[in-house]
Amino acid sequence: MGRPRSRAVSEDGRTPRQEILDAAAALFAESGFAATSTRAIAESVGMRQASLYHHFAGKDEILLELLEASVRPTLDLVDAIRAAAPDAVAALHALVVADVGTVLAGPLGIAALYVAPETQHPRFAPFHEHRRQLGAVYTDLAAQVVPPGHPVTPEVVGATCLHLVEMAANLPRPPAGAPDLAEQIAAACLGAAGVRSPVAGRR
Amino acid sequence: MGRPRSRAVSEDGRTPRQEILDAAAALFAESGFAATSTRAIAESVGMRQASLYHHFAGKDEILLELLEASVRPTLDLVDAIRAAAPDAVAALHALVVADVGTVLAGPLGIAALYVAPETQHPRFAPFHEHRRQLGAVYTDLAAQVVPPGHPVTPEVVGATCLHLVEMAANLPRPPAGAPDLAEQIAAACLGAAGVRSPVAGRR
DNA sequence: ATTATCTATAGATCTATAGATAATGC
DNA sequence: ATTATCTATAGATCTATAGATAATGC
Repeated sequence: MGRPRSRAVSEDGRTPRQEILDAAAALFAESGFAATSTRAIAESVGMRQASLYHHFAGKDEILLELLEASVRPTLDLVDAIRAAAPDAVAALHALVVADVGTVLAGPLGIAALYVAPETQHPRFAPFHEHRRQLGAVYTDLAAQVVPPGHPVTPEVVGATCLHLVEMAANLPRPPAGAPDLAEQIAAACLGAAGVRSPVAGRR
Repeated sequence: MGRPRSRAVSEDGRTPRQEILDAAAALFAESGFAATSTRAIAESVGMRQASLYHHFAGKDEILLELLEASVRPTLDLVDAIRAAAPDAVAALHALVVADVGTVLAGPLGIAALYVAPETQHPRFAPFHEHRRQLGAVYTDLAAQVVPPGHPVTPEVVGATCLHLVEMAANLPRPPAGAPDLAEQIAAACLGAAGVRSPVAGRR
């Protein structure tokens, strides 16, 4: 219902709101937030610029929703992962693997915006609070895992895990035969934490 | 010489060009490149917006120069570091420490722009080529260091080093008594590479 | 004469709002 | 009647250029 769009609706079942989010994610990832105009987003969806405002209060709200959607799923998994893992090493490994999966499943390149100056503005505070919580989980697991005398503090290990996961989309895809990227990142995180064993999650 | 500025010149010996670079770096790091106007840069320096164009062809040129200045110093050190290090482990450790030093010495927050979508534009290609070269050095050292059977490929280790160093400004500053940040990052990189020994560079 | 700055401005945006219109649903 | 869109536009930018001006140096 409602007046038809200038360009035909794709009708793959997505709501207009979701179409806008998808289009915006691709453009933000390619050009950055400030450099992407509302007009560009609308055109990509097939509607006129002003029509965006029926679905979102403004450009900020679009980005905030994208950011939150990219960190929430992992946060929701934390308790289940901790409960299922036999020890902290396995939990850290499983969390990294799950988190990489979330990052790679979402729009690629969005994670690069997490640390971009544009998103440090207070209006994105709800996202940063959730990201901080995820970082705290990593740090907490790291504290249980880092052996005595290891020169890297749990805080730095936690931040390292967070960053490495977020950079997953920028890392080289492993050649056939090598462990998949999520496994490699998990092994890198455990290595940074001072844990030697090639993967505790393998049974 | 030349007409005086509207606001008095600070005169601490910096050239106007350098004053502009410093001011722009702070603003880019705080708000991002696209969101920082030439007017804001000029005001921060104490001159009028149009006067910037006497020193730079445009905003792009300012950012390009900042990016290049942040990766060149490390690249220039590579040969000396490799020559001085007794083995690849020591070389990797020393390179990370030097690189973190460069990042922390420059304007904080600039490194967050390295992976920002805004800087992926072809006009910044010269910078990305240099960054790629530095990444190749990390990968090369990683290839000499990663033990057989380690689940992380040298390519991923190399990219990990690059990213961790660039994130140095975002990592928590170690409390008194803990190893300093550069040492911690180097240890994390070696750990990711599968090298156990708590620091080969210590003698 | 040369230089670094200034003032003024053209032209191109860009965001968000106001109000009209073309559908469907009751 | 409700909804999702449209057209039109106000107001606020922002970048880069043109040309004037106030210094110093010869």
